[in-house]
Amino acid sequence: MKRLSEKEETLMQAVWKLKKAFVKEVRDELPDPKPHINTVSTMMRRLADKGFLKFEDFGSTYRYAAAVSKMEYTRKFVTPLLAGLFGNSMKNVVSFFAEEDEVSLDELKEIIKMIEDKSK
Amino acid sequence: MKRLSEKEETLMQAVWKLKKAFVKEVRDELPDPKPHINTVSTMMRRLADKGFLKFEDFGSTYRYAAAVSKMEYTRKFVTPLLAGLFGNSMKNVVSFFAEEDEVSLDELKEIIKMIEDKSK
DNA sequence: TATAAAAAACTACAATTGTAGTTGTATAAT
DNA sequence: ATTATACAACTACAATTGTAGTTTTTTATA
Repeated sequence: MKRLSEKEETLMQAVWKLKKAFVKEVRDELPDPKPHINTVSTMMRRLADKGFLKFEDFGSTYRYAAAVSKMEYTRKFVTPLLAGLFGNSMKNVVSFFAEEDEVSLDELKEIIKMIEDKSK
Repeated sequence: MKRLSEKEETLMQAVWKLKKAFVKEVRDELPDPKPHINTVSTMMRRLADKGFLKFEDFGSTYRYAAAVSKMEYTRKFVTPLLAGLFGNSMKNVVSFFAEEDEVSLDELKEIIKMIEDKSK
């Protein structure tokens, strides 16, 4: 199981959001310009072959659902990607985003508070 | 210009680290199992075509260097990827890593301190 | 109850990415 | 000088990913 391409990831986003969905529903969820519905169908079948999606029979068609959660995906593929870029230090990753103003200091403080509260 | 594949990214990592490098030097920097040197050569030429690498003539060969810095790449492709996964909220991203213990609370505090100091 | 339309599985092909053979050129050892 | 070796550009092909046509099945409508 390897990292998703950009298009595949966009598709998974839709599935993650919809939880269970037919091809058309997934397509409707995609950003414009939407690919042909058969393109979506093919990619979903492949994603299923690769273990990212599962499906149940539904008459002559399938209803799909994620077989890998967004969190699992993030853990397995996104965290290592970031670590690779930032010398295997997630602290460096967060520093970068803080310095780039992608997260504010206030938000960081909120996160700390939220986690401290949770551990009580 | 689009996101790099996993293999391409590994290659760029080596170039980012080496700053300027010939094909062999890049290959030596790659994790095992190392691809064939010609594979590396081909991919670097393509990366140059796509604008990720630049090169200077060096007799009958080229010496390559990154045309896109690691930070630029992160900004352009990795930040949106993360945002996409976490409802366009980088705060959610950092929360996730904090809850997963990828960054500790102490590290978050250090980051805050570091940035507050810097702005003085 | 024919017929049109919609959905999507199946199939086929194009583009991109991964891989390495072939060839040319530079360098080192005899 | 001659030959062997290493490097890597060039070229060719395989695998994967992106795309959509063709066909089948279901559903709605004349």
